[in-house]
This record gives sequence, structure tokens and C-alpha cells, in this order.
Amino acid sequence: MVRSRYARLPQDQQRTIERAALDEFAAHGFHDASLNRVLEASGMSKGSLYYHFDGKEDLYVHVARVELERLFDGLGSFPLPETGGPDAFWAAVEDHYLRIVTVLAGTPKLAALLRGWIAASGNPALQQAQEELAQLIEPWTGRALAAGRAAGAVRTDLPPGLLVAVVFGMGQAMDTWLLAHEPEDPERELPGLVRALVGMIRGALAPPGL
Amino acid sequence: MVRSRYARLPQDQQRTIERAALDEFAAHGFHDASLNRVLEASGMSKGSLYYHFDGKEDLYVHVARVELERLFDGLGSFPLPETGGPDAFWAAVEDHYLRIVTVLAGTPKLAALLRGWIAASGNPALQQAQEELAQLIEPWTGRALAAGRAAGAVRTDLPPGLLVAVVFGMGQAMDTWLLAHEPEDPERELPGLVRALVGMIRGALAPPGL
DNA sequence: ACCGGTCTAGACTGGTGGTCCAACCATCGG
DNA sequence: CCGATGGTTGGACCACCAGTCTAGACCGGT
Repeated sequence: MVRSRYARLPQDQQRTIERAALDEFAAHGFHDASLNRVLEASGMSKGSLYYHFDGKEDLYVHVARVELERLFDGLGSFPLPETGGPDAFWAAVEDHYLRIVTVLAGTPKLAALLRGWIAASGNPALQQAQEELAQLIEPWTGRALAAGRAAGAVRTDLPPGLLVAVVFGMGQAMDTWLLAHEPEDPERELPGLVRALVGMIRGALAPPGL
Repeated sequence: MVRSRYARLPQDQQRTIERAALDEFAAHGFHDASLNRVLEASGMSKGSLYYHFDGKEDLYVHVARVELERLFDGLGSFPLPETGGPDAFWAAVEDHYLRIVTVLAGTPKLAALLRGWIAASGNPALQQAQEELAQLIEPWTGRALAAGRAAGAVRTDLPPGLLVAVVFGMGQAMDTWLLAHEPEDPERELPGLVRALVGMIRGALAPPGL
């Protein structure tokens, strides 16, 4: 992580390299992405890249961070009601989920990057990168979980980390499945699907015995 | 797939290469595994390897298949009651899950291989391999799902493929989480954890409105 | 004895991520 | 105005990768 150096680069050069890296990572995933192709596409030299970044992993984390921040800036906030009971809470979750899915459907490159990120979990070489990115959204997940518990919508008998991990696993599976079975008429079918998916998450997170 | 040639190899040579490949794949995952290291460890030459296998992917699938068959042979069958209602069904699932987790805890290399396999899902280069391996356990998942539905324990409003995918996603997340938070006293804590995890799966798969 | 198919060894190819260092150039002290 | 300094760049170079290719060892059948 050589941010201080990188920040000194002219902004247009930053954007050039970020765009090239995003294209490459989105098209080929982390492992099959080629730094040489990124260099060719961006006009940067190898020496410069390794002067500004620690390596492939660092570049990947940087691009993912920038794009994630851009995404969340564009989406605004995700208020979750702590009162009104579980139904109100899950309705809000459904709302946000649908909003995110819709935006991602319109920015396929970011979607591919995120998919690649999630798919790479478990790769020991990327573990540190995973953790760094996870910390980016940790505050949000933490707040969502707390709100859900305050609303009586989320079980309190299991550690939060486990719940977050399971929900991410479900989300990844649903995302992959959605991608493999692209509906013919997304605008009509998507809300129903999202409702079903959130329903499954609700079932998994609901306090037992309810 | 050059099985006929491979089958003609002396069994001890088969075991040698399989053991070396298992070690390598378990230690480094598919992508970071090195065929050269496998060759060095097994004493096989590159020409031989490429005579008997189509390539890295083929070797991986072969090893995974052999190990999976060994695992299921050792575990016997997984009977699931179709009568007795949801409670009986989920109790049986919990039983089987605990049995598998226990066995996997004792065979870390196989566990690592499976983890790598699951983590690699979504990698286009491995898609064919994924499908081949998925077909190996497809009959079992299909039977389990049908039994669950017959017992009234599993929702029928969503396509089976989606349910299987989501359960696999949850399983993977739980497995990863378990690995990262290894309990001090597995024998005592594991049953409770498995109960909670199966409970979450049950919540996700339960027919809505129940 | 020789011939044809089966199998093996390992050099070789084109690619990868990462390292290294000479040279460039902007800034600053004198 | 000049020279020194140190951040920055280009690109040759390295070790290693998966996969290809060919020369020849081996062996059973004729």
C-alpha cells in the first residue's frame, strides 16, 4: 500500500489506470487478469505500477475500494427501521436489496468485479485483501444487524460474524443462480425473486421458535 | 479424460500420483497448485502426466472424484425419513451433517480440497470441472430435496436448483466460519453449532407462512 | 528380426507476476 | 545559472507456470 505516492499522481492518470484495471479484473477475475494487459491498456510501465502499488493484490483492492465507494455514494443511505416489528424491517431490507440489484444490473463491470471478489474468498493469497475490503462494509453490516435485532427480526443466539457470513454466502449463491438463469423480463420477475430471496434470508435469521 | 490409459497404470503408481496431487491441491488450491511440484513429488515426468491426463483441470477432477468416492464409501448411506413430519426430517439431516463434519475434521486434506472446489465455483475455467463433480453428488441432493418435500419440510414454491445453490452457499459460509473460529473443545461444541446451522438452513428452506 | 503401437523423458514455447537499476527530470541551495 | 539530490520512469531481466513436441525406450505380435 503506497497510497501517498499514488495520491500524487495526476488525477487523469489515476483514472486511466483504474479504468484499465477495472476492465481487466471484471473481464477475467483476479487470478486470470494480466498485469501486462493492464499496463498495455493504460500506457503505464511496469516500473511505475510497482512503484505506486505493492503488486497485483494491492491494485485489485484499490480498484475495488474506489468502485465500492462510487457505488455507495450513488446509492445514498440505507435506513432500516428499528421499530415497527420484523415485517417493517424486512420490507425495508427487500427495498434496499432490490435497489442494489437494479443498480448492479446496470453496471455489469462493477457486478463482475464484486462477483470475482466474493468468488475469491477462501483463496489464502487474497485473504488479507478480503479482510481489508470486508472492513469497508463492516460498519454497514454491523448497523443493519443491530437494527434487525432491535426490531426483533434477527436472532440473538448466534455470533454476529456467523450471521453475516451466512447471509453473504446466501447472497453469493443467489447472485450466481440469478446470473445463470437470467429472467427474460427482469423488470417484472426481479421483484418477485428478490422477495423470495429475502424471505429465505429472513427464515434463516429469524429468532428460533417463532 | 483418458481413463482407459490411466486405468492401465500400475495401481501403486496411480496412488503415488493421486497422493501427490491431493497434497498439492489441498495445500494451494487449484490455481496456485503447481504441476511441476506434483511431478517432482511423484517422480512422474511431464510427458507421462500429459499422456494420462488432459491437463491440470482433468487431474484435479480425477483426484476430487477419487477422494469423494472414498469419503462416501466410508460414510455409508444417508437415509432421510419421508414420514414423521419436518421435525423428524431435520433431525436426520442434523445427524448426517454432524457425521460428515466429524469425518472431515479428521481428514483435513480432503476438507481443504472440497473447500477449494467450492471456492472455485464461478471460475469460468473450471466450470466444466465443477459440473462434472456436481453431477457426482446431484443424485444425492435430488433425493434429499425430494424427501424433504415429501416430509413437508421444504418449500415447493422455488426451483430446486435455487434451493440447492443457497444451501451450498450457506454450508460453505458455515464451513469457512467454523474453520476461522475453531472451537477449543470440538467434541462438546460441535453438536450445538451444527444444530444452530441446520436450524438456519431449516428456516431458509421451510415453506413460507409456517 | 523387425515392426507398430504404447509410453516416457525432458527440452522448449509463450506467457505470468515480480525485481532491478540506469537514466530522466523537477526542485532547491548556493 | 549551475549542480546536486531524490522522486519517478522505462523496460530488460528473473524464476516459474501450463502446456507442446519429439526422440527414442520398451514390448507384443508376426
